[in-house]
Order: sequence, then C-alpha cells, then structure tokens
Amino acid sequence: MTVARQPNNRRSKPGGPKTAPRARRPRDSLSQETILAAAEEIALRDGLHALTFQAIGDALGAHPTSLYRHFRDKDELVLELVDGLRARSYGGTVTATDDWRADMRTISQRVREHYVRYAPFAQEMVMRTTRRPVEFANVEFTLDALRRAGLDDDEVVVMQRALGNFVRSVASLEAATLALEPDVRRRDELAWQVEYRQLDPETYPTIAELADRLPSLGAPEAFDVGLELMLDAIEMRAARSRARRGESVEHPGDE
Amino acid sequence: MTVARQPNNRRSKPGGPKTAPRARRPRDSLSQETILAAAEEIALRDGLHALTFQAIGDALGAHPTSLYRHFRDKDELVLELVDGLRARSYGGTVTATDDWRADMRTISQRVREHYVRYAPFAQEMVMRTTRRPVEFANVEFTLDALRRAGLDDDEVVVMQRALGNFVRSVASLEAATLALEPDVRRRDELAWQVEYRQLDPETYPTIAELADRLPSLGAPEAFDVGLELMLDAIEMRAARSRARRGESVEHPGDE
DNA sequence: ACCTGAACACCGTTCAAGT
DNA sequence: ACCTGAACACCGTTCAAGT
Repeated sequence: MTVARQPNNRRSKPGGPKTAPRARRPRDSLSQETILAAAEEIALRDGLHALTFQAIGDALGAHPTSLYRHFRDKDELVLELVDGLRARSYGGTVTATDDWRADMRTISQRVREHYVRYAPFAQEMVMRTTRRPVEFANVEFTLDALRRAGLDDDEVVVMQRALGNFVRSVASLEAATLALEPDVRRRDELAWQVEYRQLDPETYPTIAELADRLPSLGAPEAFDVGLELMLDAIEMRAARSRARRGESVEHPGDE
Repeated sequence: MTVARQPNNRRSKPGGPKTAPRARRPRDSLSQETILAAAEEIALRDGLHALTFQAIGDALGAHPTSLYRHFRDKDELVLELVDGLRARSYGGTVTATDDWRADMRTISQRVREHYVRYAPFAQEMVMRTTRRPVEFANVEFTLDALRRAGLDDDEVVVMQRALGNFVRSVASLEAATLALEPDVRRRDELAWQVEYRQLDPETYPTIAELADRLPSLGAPEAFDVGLELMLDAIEMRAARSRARRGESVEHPGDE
C-alpha cells in the first residue's frame, strides 16, 4: 500500500511543455504473446503491484490504452498470464510409475516449484480453477495414483480434494512469504528467532523450552513434512480399505 | 479489477457548482476504534476492494484525509484491523483436555472459523505474523498438545509448523473462494459439476469414471479430511517415538 | 484495423490552511 | 491539536481522433 513516489516523467502533462509525440508503433506489432511476455517480466522482476498497463506500455514502447485491443481488461490479462505460466511450467505430463507415493511426491513438488517460481501470482493461482488441459491432466493423474494406492472410489475423490488443496495452499503460502516486501519478510522471520525466545517462561513454558528450534512461517520443511504426513495417513487408510475388500495387505504404515 | 462505474457525487468537483462545505466533525470524535469499526463493516459488507479512505470517511462523515492522523498509512490500518479481529475472535484461551487430538481439532476449527468469518482478510492474515498474545497462546497450546501426543521435541517443532501451515493455508483457501466475486465463484464451482463430466473418457478415463463425485475447490470437507489425515499420521509417528523411548504404546493408529 | 491522446472516475498520500 | 481542502502522482478504463 505504501507506494514509493516517483517523479512524473509522463509525456504531455496537462499544462507542461509540449514534448514530441511518441514514436508510433508499427501496425500489428502488438499481440497477446508479446504483451504477456512483457507483463511476465515486469511482474517477476518488480512484483504484481508493479504490473500496470502503463508499465507494460513503457516496456513495449506502446501506449497503455493500446492493450485494450488485445485484452478486455486487466483481470483477463492476469488470468491469461497465469494460465500460460501453468501450461509452460508443468506442461510435460508426468508418467506414472508403479509407486503411487513417488508419483504423488513428483506431481506435488512440481506444483510447489511452480508456485515458488511464480511467487507473485501465487495468491491469484491458488483459488482459481483454470479448466485447461494441464489442470485436467493433474486431476487425472492424482485420481489414478490414489486408486493405485488402494483407496475405495469414495475415498479417492475426497482425498484428491484434500491432498490437492493441501498442496496448492501450502505451496501458495510458502510462495506468498517469498513475495513479501523484503523488509516485512525479514522482520517476520526475525520474530521467530528473536521475539519468541524472549517470551515469559511462566505464561509460555513450552515455547520457552523449544524457542531455539521454532521454524519461521515460510520454512520449506513445512511442505515436505506435511506432504509425508498426508501420504502416510492415506497409505494407512488404503491398507484398511484393501483389507476390507479382502485384498492382501503388505506392511501397512511401514516405509 | 473490473470496477463498476459510479456517478461522481464527490463534493467540490474541480469546476462544478460550489456546494456547502462539509459539516465539520466535532473535535476528538475520531479514534482508532471508531475508524476500525467502520472499516470492518465496509470490508465485511462490500469486500476488501471497497475498503478505501474515501469510503471510511463517508461512513463516518469525516474527511478521508483525517484518517492519517490516526494511522500512518493504509497498510497499518489493515494490519491493525486484522489483529483486532483475531484478538476478538479466538481471544478466549482454549483449555487443554486429556485428549490431544480433540484439543488440536478444537483449536484448528477455531482458526478455520475465524478465516471463514473474516473471509475478505484471509489472504492478508495467512502470511503475516502478528506477534501478539493470541498468536503466542496458539503456538504454546499446539506445542504442548503435540508433546502430549508423544512426539520427541525435535518432531514437535516441525510438526507444529507443518500442521499450523496446513490449518491456516487451507482455511485461507476455503475463505478466499467464499470471498470470490459471486459469479466467478459460481462459474468455478460449476466447472467441477459440469465441465469435468464432459471430458473425453479416452484421455481422462479416471475423471470420466469419478466425475459425478468430484467436490469443488472450496469444498469444506477438504479441511476436515485433511486435518484428520494429519492427526492420524502424527499419532502414528508419536507411537513410534514412544516405542523408541521405551514407553508403553496404546493402540497406535486406532480411533 | 490498429494505435494514440485526452479525458474521466477513481485511488493513496502530502501539506498548507482553517477552527 | 484535530479536521478540512486542495493538490499530486498515480491507477484502470472509455472514446474520439489520427494513420
């Protein structure tokens, strides 16, 4: 919200000295692709708040309003951008192995890497369904893996949602902390290393004992540990479902 | 991003007809509390995007810029608001029982209800450490519960982070989908009920089979199921840790 | 048809002026 | 000291005008 002030070097300011009209861009030199490429670079370099039509226009040497010929509004531009990133990032379909846990790890880490890589868009990505091939492929892959784990179909659909939401939202949280203003982020991280150690041991006895080891909010272990917990629990349920169906069970809960 | 246009009924527009000066607010009638109360009402009624100094000023019959005497900038106002909500929502400390799982459920659902209730702030809340008593109390409570579960201290700190991040981020996702523009939300939910059923069974065989039962993105089961999975897995690990320490184990993995 | 320029209705924020 | 008014530097967006 606190925006750094910049000198106004916009051309043709209301009463200012007349400057030469901007160089005219050649016809048809603008397209969705060129615009999206410029937009991506700006957002990844300077953050989502810096992604304005003005900035994109400047980067392309084009008038800000010329973008309206290629996108209905900014929302459409951002959604299109997000979708393009997704297609590129984990477009190559993951092929299933005979180990469903390994498969779930692979696809989950892929989603996570994508969020971290495109951190400025994490919040935008996490809650929108894109309904594109990449999303379909991910859902298909996960449903199949959970079936191979041995879950009943009833369990499969609900576990897919539970696991999928876990992966996307925890990845998004990790990414969002990365995209935080550097000084805010440093202050927040410091809190877990400093402030928590100085709390009164009377009121917070357990914190006082463990303060030296508390990981900060964006700590990457949170994802890996959480994922393994989920997979452990799913494996356990799958073993029960298998047993219920009268199938042979091989070492439930062991690794 | 697509903002509805409204007629300009701002007073004293640049060249417009002179209107009577605004009624002057009595001295000291403004305070952090009155401002925050008005801000909360606006955000909860019309969403975060509608929370502007202009809107708060209108609600209070005060000049927008008068708020700057009480808050450094908008960021500070929002953070203060978020912190106040938190203190009020689950300020009453949860008291531990002899059942760590029940305790973890209680505190997790409390956090979740808070996110859903204050959905417009979910994204803002999820990634910021507030370093206030309520947060400290939650951490203390969770660390203690995980210890009582039987985890080693090394495990306790990392599980606290994994579980805490799970709860906050999945709750935030649920809340964020609730706070989505109604028509966007409806379209997204519909996708899971309609579009997924129409996919080609050749390329997406598992989806085709299970499409009737796929829950949508913001489905509330995702939280409950995920939480039970996490608790199951933690219970299993705790049993192992107990055994490693030579303590008696009582039915690990059963409910 | 595609791009530009001017204009409009907003934002957050600063600062001098009123009471 | 606290509130108001005017102004500044931005936003997204529309629309008539240029080429």
